[in-house]
Amino acid sequence: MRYSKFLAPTLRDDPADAEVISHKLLLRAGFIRRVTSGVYDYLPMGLRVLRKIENIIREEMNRTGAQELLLPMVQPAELWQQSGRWDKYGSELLRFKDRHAHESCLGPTHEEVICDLVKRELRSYKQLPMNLYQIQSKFRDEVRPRFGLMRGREFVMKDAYSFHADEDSLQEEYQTMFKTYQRIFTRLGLKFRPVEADTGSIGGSQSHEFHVLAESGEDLIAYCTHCDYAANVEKAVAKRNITAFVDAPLQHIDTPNVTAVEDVAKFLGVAKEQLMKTLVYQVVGGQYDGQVVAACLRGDDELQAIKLVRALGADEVMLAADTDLEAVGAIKGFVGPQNLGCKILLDESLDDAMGMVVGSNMLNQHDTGFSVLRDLPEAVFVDLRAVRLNDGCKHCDDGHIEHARGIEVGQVFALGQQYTKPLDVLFQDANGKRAIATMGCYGIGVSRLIAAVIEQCNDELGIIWPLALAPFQVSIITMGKSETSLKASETIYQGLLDAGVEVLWDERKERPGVKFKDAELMGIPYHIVVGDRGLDADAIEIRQRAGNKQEVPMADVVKSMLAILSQAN
RNA sequence: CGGGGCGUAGCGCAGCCUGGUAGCGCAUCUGGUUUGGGACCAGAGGGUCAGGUGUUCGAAUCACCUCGCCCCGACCA
Repeated sequence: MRYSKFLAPTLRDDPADAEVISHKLLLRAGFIRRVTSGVYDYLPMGLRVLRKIENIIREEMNRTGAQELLLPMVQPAELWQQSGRWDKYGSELLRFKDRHAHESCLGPTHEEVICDLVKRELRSYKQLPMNLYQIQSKFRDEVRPRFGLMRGREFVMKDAYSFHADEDSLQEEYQTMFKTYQRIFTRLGLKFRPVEADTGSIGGSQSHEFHVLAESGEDLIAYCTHCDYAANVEKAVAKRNITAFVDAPLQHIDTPNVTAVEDVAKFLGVAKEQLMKTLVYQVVGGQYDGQVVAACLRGDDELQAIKLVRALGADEVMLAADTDLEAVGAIKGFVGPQNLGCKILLDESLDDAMGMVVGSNMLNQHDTGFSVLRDLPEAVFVDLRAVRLNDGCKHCDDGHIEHARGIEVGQVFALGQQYTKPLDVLFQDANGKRAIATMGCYGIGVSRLIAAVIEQCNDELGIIWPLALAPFQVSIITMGKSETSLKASETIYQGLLDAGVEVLWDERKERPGVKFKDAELMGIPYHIVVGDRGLDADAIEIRQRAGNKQEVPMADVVKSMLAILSQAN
């Protein structure tokens, strides 16, 4: 490609509305342009990178035997009603009516559509297992799109769906996909980490997310310093160090206007962990919809709200209003687990707690000497607490918990029969009986990967593409405008093109500095500098974007470049 | 959804407080000089000042409304 005709409009200044480095560089280097909130044009440069990523994913998916297909973006409401997600998915699902007033939506994901297809074509267990995937645009009407390609509303995703005759087969494919994802992200040159994940609105029984480690990541990951354990904080578990408290008789204590955990601890002269705080929530969705529930934690722990939501099978929980508190016999600031007129869940760390301080549900009073086993025999224990830095690892004895920021670029789910059941994906098993298929799904955020790679691969000059992803492998920078250097450049350009190299020839009538800056900004891995000076000395310079340079005779440029490229691959 | 900020040429910004015919840098076009790290000189093109309503002799500027964009938060008695 000759640069003078190529649509790659670079910007000298950072656009004012870009915050993270990948967003700034994608705009400045002329890879993308914003059309509207969370929606972007991919310019030729951006598309080239997108295609490279797609192809790596495609190669790795194909080698596992998965089959590529393409599903529609416009989907009928009926399918979503059948799975129950028409109501559940909320406003991220962009809904509209066609000219016949038929309700439709833009696909944010494709479980419904793929199940609809498979149920019509699947007859026998002999067809299973089967893994179908596509690489396609999705639309999710995000509350807050941000950071360019990192969280867009329209984005490119690889989504795969596997169907199985039984759970064992699903587990096998889950493992295959897990390993395939590791291969893909490794090939993309990323520092990443697979982590245990919440199954979220997709549902299912088991899930891992793949995170690219980066400061700008929107997710927080907890990981063990010693073993392989890593999990999204939404799901992470850990051992907490608990001082054993001495049992004591239950006793009312006046605590006038002392409400906050910190203040109560200080007032009574005890550690915060000796307090048991009771948080009251209003439940939305699920079997406790509209009810009030209480969650108890140690005073120094924080609730991980997602865990409470999962424990209740709810859609979300909201802090209860004062009137809700009164309705269950609680008083703001003095809430405790005793005589509460609602369901109570206790964090696991409280399973044998004694000698605790709790609210008494009476104004200006707390109780000391509370024993969970003695005073709350009906207690139900679940994991509710957010893990903290330096908590002990639950999976090994030597490690402790650290935090890292991550960009979620992939997720694998063992869905089970969550969708196949309501959508009637049936087949005839080996015994001739009708059975419900078991399902897994596996996503990769293809366009988000562009941003994730840049977050990890950049310097003060711009992007540094790994060779496998670069929009062009080589940029020929022609200095000056003498006939000799133009001719020499063209010879090299043709030579490389003939050898199948992706090469951008910067033959613009610009000064050298401009060309260097642009090539560096765009992150092209190798630059061949052709100028009169080098030609006179018969020493053409080959530079690496973020590395060494060498000089080779004009006659050897193409040969040397090819050697460098094949060695780098 | 709540809070904060911002909409003036393709990009980055000034002008607004104190109303009086819209400016700077970069980019673009023409001519010339220059050519191994974002050149220089001369000239030119490009704006319903986000949109609407109002106040006023007169509005980018003041008031109200709408739209768009960015950031932060959406949970701890």
